[in-house]
Amino acid sequence: MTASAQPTHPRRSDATRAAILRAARERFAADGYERATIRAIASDAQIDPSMVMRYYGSKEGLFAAAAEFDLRLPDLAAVPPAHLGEVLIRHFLARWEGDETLVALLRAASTNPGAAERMRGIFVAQLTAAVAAFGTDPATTARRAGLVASQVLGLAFTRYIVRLPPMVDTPAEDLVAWIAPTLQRYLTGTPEN
Amino acid sequence: MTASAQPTHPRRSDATRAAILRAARERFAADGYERATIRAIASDAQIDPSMVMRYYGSKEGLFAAAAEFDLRLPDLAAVPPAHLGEVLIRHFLARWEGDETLVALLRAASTNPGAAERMRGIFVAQLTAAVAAFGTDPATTARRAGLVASQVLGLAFTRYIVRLPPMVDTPAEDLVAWIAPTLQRYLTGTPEN
DNA sequence: ATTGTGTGTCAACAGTTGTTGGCATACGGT
DNA sequence: ACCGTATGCCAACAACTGTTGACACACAAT
Repeated sequence: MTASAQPTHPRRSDATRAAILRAARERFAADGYERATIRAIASDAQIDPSMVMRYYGSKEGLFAAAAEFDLRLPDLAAVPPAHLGEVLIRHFLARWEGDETLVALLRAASTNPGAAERMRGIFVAQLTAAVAAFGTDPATTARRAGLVASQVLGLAFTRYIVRLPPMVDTPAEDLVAWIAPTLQRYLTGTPEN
Repeated sequence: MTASAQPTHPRRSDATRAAILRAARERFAADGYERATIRAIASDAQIDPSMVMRYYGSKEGLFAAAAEFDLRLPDLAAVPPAHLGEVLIRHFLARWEGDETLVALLRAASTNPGAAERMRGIFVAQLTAAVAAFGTDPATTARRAGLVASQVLGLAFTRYIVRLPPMVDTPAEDLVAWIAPTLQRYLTGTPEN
């Protein structure tokens, strides 16, 4: 959907489009889907609400554009098998500290069915593919990916959404040390060990 | 806040109050705070919207009453130390399969600051107290409780809110087997082992 | 200079929301 | 039988929502 086929002549309104998108991400991240109003977003971007409609069609369209998101998972086949957990948790923390897109998606996924659908797509497709890439038993791949998602999203939920004090205060490095072994076991271990 | 001091004479409207509360929990759980309208809740309870206001004051008041929630954590001091993780995850799964209160609270906590505050209270106070009860190093108690919350809430989020297929399809017994060791390590282990 | 298209503002719409006050009725105590 | 109060419904308000159409201006091409 994003224009990339033809090198479309740069439009004069590109700056406006970008401002809208930036404001939308901020508002969706801070307030969630329903509380983030088009009027507030337009006000942040210092333009008229009707511009949002012209460039993105509807509020859903705007959200779809603002929540475009790629986990950018590294190729796990190239990672030493013993460090899979650490590489993964480090990647996730780095990926969304400073990028509020995932927070926006996370908040919206709780109440907006479309956002939940998108979140499923991202984590099922991208994470499952990454887990499959380093070659576990295909029968358990989906379940391993799901377990990783549960811990990783639980971290994001408690640290960025609910803001549980212990999870906010703990330095990222300590979180890596605690959570890496969990992911490692979900990826390469068995329930028993 | 719940009437328990005086054995208040049973009011004729108790059935209505209960119906409102039941409908509210369902709607908040299914739709989240902002999409659950008072009109819809009243319609489910087969009464007039104005009754909701009379008995619960406001939408926030209704939510506060509907999201009253106790984790009912068992006394961890009475649990064999080696089974702490298993007991905990089993308790959580049993506690909220079939009780939609926590799902309502979870959904609402994403967008409603008051709900997030309440969720913090529940998990910080109740979980931290339970973890402290079996006597770990007080300096690490809060962090251990936070880590447990991150995994447990991540499970709830992926299984009941986003409904990630692998997490929905996995039987509860398998989830216990996979997640119990994680909680066990968060409670009694160190980052390294 | 004139045309056409892209960019922007303004005002208004129709629907929904939480919330309120008035009014009818049924109940419980006397 | 009477009266006060609790219970319930109805209609309406004011605010806010996403969305739309008409209109003004600026730019690029001819």
